Amino acid sequence: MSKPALTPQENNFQAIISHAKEYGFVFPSSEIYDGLSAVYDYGPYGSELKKNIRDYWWHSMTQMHENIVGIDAAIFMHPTTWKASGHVDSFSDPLIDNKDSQKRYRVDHLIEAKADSLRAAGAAAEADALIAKMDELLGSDNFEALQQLLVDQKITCTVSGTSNWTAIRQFNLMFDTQLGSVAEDANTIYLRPETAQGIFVNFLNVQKTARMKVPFGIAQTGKAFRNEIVARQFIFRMREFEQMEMQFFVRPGTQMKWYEYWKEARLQWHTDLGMPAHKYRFHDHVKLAHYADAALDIEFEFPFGFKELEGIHSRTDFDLTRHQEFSKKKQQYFDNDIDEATGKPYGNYIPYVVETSIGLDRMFLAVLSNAYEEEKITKEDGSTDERVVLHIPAKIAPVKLAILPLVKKDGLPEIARELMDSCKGQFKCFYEEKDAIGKRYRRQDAIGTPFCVTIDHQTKEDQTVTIRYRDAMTQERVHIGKVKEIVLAAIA
RNA sequence: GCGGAAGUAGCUCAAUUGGUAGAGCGAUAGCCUUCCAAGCUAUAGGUUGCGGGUUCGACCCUCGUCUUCCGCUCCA
Repeated sequence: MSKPALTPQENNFQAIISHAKEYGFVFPSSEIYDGLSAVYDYGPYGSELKKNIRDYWWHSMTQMHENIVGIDAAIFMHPTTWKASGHVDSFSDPLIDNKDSQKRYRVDHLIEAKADSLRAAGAAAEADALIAKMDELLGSDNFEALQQLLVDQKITCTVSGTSNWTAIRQFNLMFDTQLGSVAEDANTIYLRPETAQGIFVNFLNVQKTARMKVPFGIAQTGKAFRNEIVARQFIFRMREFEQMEMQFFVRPGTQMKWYEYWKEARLQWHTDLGMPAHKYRFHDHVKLAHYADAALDIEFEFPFGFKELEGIHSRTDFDLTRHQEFSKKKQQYFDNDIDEATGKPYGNYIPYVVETSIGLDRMFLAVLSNAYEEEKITKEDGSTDERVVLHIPAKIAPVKLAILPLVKKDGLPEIARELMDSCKGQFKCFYEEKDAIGKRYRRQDAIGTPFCVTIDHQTKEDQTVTIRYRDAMTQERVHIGKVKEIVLAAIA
């Protein structure tokens, strides 16, 4: 049976997915049970790469910026958090399907449309009553009565014209679970759909204990969970994913300046890593979320096209203000700096927030897909060969150095082991003495190891080794004592 | 969610109108000792995604289901 022709990009994406599986980067979750849709596990090399990307981000935020500190908030949060953030209202949509047309509707939209038609027919009072009834039923999550309302009002599908409805299902973006042993509504809590709220609710704790002055930032990495209707494209959109977020608290009125600052700073972070600038672009949001006064995506050219990799949002004082309202705890900051306009301190205010939020898994995919190459090489004798190589930046490569004795006798493994012992405390090393040297090089290429050193018989005489570079496949002899500093210089 | 395509060993693929699943690569162990996957020997690895149905007999036909990829839809 012939397969449909794949475009080079599709083909490349398939190859990347296969490679990720075959070399221990990414596995489908619980694969022996057929996997779980849109959930993936990171394998030995994948978890190293992911950790290195996270560390690179964390370092750039909390170490390179004196005014940014980190936290590690819990995944579980008080349920009111999500009422304050708007997630409960915005993402609890009662949905219903028409069995004949197979079209899906939001129940509230159907009823509102009915109310509109009643108004148009001059029955405004009836329309208002309908809306009131709907709000009451929605508020109490009484879906059976809500469905009865659809029947009573003779609401039909606009496509099929029938009222052959399925049961109403509550679709919520947030996963819920029970806290404690008794399953009561009051104990329902959510798995956080974003890490940002853990930062906002800790705003004053952090500001006071770390003695931070505006402008300052709070950084956090961690898992978040969203029950996406459609979750696809490998690890691009997963139901469980990891975010790297930094909320930067600024004086009101200065947010656009910081928005521009972080827009450039974040792009710089990517290019500093060695990612190609031409695969990045900004995409300004036209339709803004309820909390934002400016927003953009940093998009990356994945094998399936330009897609959002990171978001920069100017969130105003929406979040802190809402938490102040719901918690009845003041979330203000006293600014002692002198306002030149008045000659007095700026005083109390709720800071504005500029957020940078990047998906760690997406960055992983960006790095992996950018690194992957099926390279054709011409050998010295003129014949051609092919290798699969991951051009992962040395700084974040899963393994930095492979140490390979040319043969496994004549005392070479002993020398190699000494080098291994002196390096493995500094960075991730890999030792191997099996198979031909060329084969070992290719194995390292496949997992993106930037450096290989080979210990041969000459090493015993003059303490030099061959260091071989992944990308160019060139090699040179250096003193064995230089190896560690060469690698350290490349990953600093 | 709708539509399309596909699931056979870690990977890439075979298996004659339906007749008890093979190969290459890879892996592991050993030999050889050679600076870019190619030598030799041996070994492991699959209830053909899963579950029904038809049949004397199913990788193959059929139904369901799960998973993945593609297009649409969705993605504050």
